[in-house]
Amino acid sequence: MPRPRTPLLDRRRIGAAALRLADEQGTLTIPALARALGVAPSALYHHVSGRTEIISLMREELALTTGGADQDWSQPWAQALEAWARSYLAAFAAHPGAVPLLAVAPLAEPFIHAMYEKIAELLLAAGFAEAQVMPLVTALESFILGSALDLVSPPVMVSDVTRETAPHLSAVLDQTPTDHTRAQHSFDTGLRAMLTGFGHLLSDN
Amino acid sequence: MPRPRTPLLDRRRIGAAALRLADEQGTLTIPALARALGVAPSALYHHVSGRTEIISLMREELALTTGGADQDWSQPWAQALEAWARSYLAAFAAHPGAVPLLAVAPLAEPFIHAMYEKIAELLLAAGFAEAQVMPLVTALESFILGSALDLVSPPVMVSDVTRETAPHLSAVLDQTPTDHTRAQHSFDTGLRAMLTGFGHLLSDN
DNA sequence: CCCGTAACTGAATGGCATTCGGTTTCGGGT
DNA sequence: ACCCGAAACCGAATGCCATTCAGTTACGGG
Repeated sequence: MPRPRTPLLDRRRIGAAALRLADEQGTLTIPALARALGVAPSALYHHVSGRTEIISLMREELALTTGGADQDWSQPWAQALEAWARSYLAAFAAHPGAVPLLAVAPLAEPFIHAMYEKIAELLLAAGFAEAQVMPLVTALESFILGSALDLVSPPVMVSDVTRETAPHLSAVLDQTPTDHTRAQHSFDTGLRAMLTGFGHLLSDN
Repeated sequence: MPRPRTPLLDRRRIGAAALRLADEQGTLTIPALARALGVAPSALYHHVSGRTEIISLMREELALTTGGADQDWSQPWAQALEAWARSYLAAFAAHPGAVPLLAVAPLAEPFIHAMYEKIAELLLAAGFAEAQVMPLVTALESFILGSALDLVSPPVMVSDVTRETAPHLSAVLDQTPTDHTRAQHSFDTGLRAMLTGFGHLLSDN
């Protein structure tokens, strides 16, 4: 109960443990997090202001560990953007239990800025207008976030009632996988469509 | 404290009150909801199984009130889909405070099915393959949900630090509005791009 | 007309986020 | 080398919340 010789906590460790815990349990409680860190719940409040900030730390941790530091921004814009989007979704997919928590917590500024700067440079060089860049990136990011939520949502089932009252829907669902490839395939479809559409903004100048 | 002559609660009233409350306060607590309904907290449990189900009722209420019952499915597929997407987002936008709650709660089956059946019919008639329809709809829905979250997220600010270290980002942000039109404009951009991309799936057959 | 059940109340229960006072150790300034 | 303010942790306490349960009365089908 004294001050420990070497600190047991720091923001980085808290974020990492919280992310692991939320991913495994699907929920995040301060007592559970403190237990995982071998510490009393009140100790956490010397490093963070509250639960909300812990969730922000989780998202930072996600950006630091999985976030595409290994991106190749020298590719053609469409391929670079596609690779970025895929690694972004993959980062969420690697922590399914934590997605509902992360979805509603915006990433702190320093982290977005590093990423956005690269993308802005890429798209400006590709010939997009300054006023187009942010809407474009935001739209893509919204799609990624929505897809992450879709990825962890329970699969839609085809009930018998459906088959009677909704013939077209039934036919279409029969051609749709029910496993985890479903969400991935939807993401692929939407991503390609969106990038195609972005390309049209260029030629339409 | 007896049984009232005429019931004070039903699922519909609970959902409506919860939606209103969450929208106004940004949070949903059982005591507050009970107070708004003029009832003791425990009374709610005679109609719903718990808080989670109440959130489902909120989403049903959203679908019932704002949800596009007034859709015109006879238009060309792209326009019909665009109108659907817009009214879907508008429904979320009408209850900003409740969006974070609704985003993580999937809509109950009967409600999705009615909507999906119409869309499936529309897209099949337009010439899309059966295996394409669900990925396409899901992608669009993910984008809508992500955009709804973007709509209620705090705006990104341009700090002084940004201007020094991120010149391209700064230039791009200067051309981006900071008010509520920002998210709307991103949605427009992404929606059009996605629909354009979907169109290419048709001609590429 | 009666009884099983429905609709509500009020008082628990247990959990959680957060705060605060107390204890020991660290480390910068002199 | 020493001292003192601040830092890091613990334990107890607070207040709110979701959920449960026993109790009370009214409804309505047989």
